[in-house]
Amino acid sequence: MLIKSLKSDWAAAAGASSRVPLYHQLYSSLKRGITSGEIECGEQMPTEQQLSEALDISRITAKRAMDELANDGLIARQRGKGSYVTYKYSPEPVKAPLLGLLENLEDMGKHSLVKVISVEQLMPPEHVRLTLNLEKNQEATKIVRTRYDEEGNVFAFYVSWTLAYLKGFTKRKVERQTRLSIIKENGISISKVEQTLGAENADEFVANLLNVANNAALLQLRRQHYDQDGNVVDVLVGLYNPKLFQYGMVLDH
Amino acid sequence: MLIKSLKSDWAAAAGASSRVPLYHQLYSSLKRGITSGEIECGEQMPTEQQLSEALDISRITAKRAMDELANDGLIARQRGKGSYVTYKYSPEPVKAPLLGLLENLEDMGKHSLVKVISVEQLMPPEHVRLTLNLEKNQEATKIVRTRYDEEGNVFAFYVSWTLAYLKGFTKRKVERQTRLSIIKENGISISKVEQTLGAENADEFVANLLNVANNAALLQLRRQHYDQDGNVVDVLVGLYNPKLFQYGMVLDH
DNA sequence: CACTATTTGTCCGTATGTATG
DNA sequence: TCATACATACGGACAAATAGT
Repeated sequence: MLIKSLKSDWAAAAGASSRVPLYHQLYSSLKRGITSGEIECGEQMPTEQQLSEALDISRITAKRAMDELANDGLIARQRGKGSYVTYKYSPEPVKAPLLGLLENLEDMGKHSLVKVISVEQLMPPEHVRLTLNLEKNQEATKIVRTRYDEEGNVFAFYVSWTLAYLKGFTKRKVERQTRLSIIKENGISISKVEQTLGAENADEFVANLLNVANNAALLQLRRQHYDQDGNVVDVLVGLYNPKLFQYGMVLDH
Repeated sequence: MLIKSLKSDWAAAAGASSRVPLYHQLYSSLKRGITSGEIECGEQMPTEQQLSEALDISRITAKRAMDELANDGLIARQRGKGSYVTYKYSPEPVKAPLLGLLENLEDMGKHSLVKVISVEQLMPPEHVRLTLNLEKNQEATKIVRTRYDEEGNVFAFYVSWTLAYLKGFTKRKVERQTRLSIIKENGISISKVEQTLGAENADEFVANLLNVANNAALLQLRRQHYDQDGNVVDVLVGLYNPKLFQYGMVLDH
């Protein structure tokens, strides 16, 4: 049953931050269920009564959550009949390009869009400072951004630190071209890229941006760009929603 | 200045979900700055006054956010003096000891040990049945095992399903050789291996085995082995503790 | 020693939002 | 729909600790 899977999502969300209004927590949980395809198009939603009993909330709270879903056009409500999902889920996750060549990295940029949250010159935290080989009071360019597909689903969150003498990292440019190409415009040719794939729990901030449950498992990508002399010119941490983006590869024999 | 980076963070968070209380949004932003190491241990936090003016909120709201940080033990507050970060950021608790080149899967087997939990002939769940191209009542070989290093640290958990006509999957053999070599002993030559890397939260069972917190983020590996005719003969899901194992790779030019 | 500026702690009153029965 | 209770957010006011002049 749907209610069952909702309950666990509910418990997790409630435990994590009880400060979000109940009706909005429920709205988020249901919305996630619909947009992730767990509740299919045409399927009947739980009734206000069911929600109210299953989650131990008042019927009005359940109603408000459902009303907001209807307002978003995700469900259609009909008195005496019930609420039905109208949102059509398209299942194909964005697959990462096959790995192995630098050029493939740039491919991804062509199939998705970037929203820049901030571009700043700042003193980096110590661990970044050390890998970039900077002095104590030197600054670097910090870029925070998200990546989303054609339908507006945000599937990635990035924080990157780049050596400050590399210019041209304006908000507008970063949204239009890859960071790699901006680095090249500075006359730097990248000789090597090192990547590590791991996993990380979503904190509140990232969970909000990626529209996933608090503490959800995210695919973590750490990447370092090296110039011709072997110096690190750029470090990046990317977090991906694994339901929308996974790293795929084929090993031939 | 710290305030500067906070402001952009602030604008993004506010836009994302305006239903989260102001003080809690601020709390999250500040917490993120501290736990990510951007504000270092011992450093002075912005004063309530500064926050209130910079973000255009009341001092009480700023105060509440700071109080919650103090309550979490992330900062220490002192009247007349200010608030200071007490949280000590440890950059990378454990570097992954096993950096696997994607190409050589079998290498891993040489530097670690396997403990087999179970080997059974069972009816697979539907999604496995479909990828293995089996009929409704056909069985397959299910193998559950963990992998640990020389010091006994369990860093991986595997569940695999193999076509039943492949023989030789005894508990003892699986612990001593790779599954790939056992498949080869059956006269099958693997033409292709497809892999996908994602992430998944640890359930109670896996959390216990891998000795991580419940719900911890794990690196998820899905792998399919194809024979010469292009049939899938084996599907595997592996879960890795990202503090002990990450996937590393180098992209050359 | 007072005097002052800074910064946090505490309290009040008010308005709005949230959640219940 | 109404009444009730609690949380959030604001502005203002004052007290108390700290540090410097």
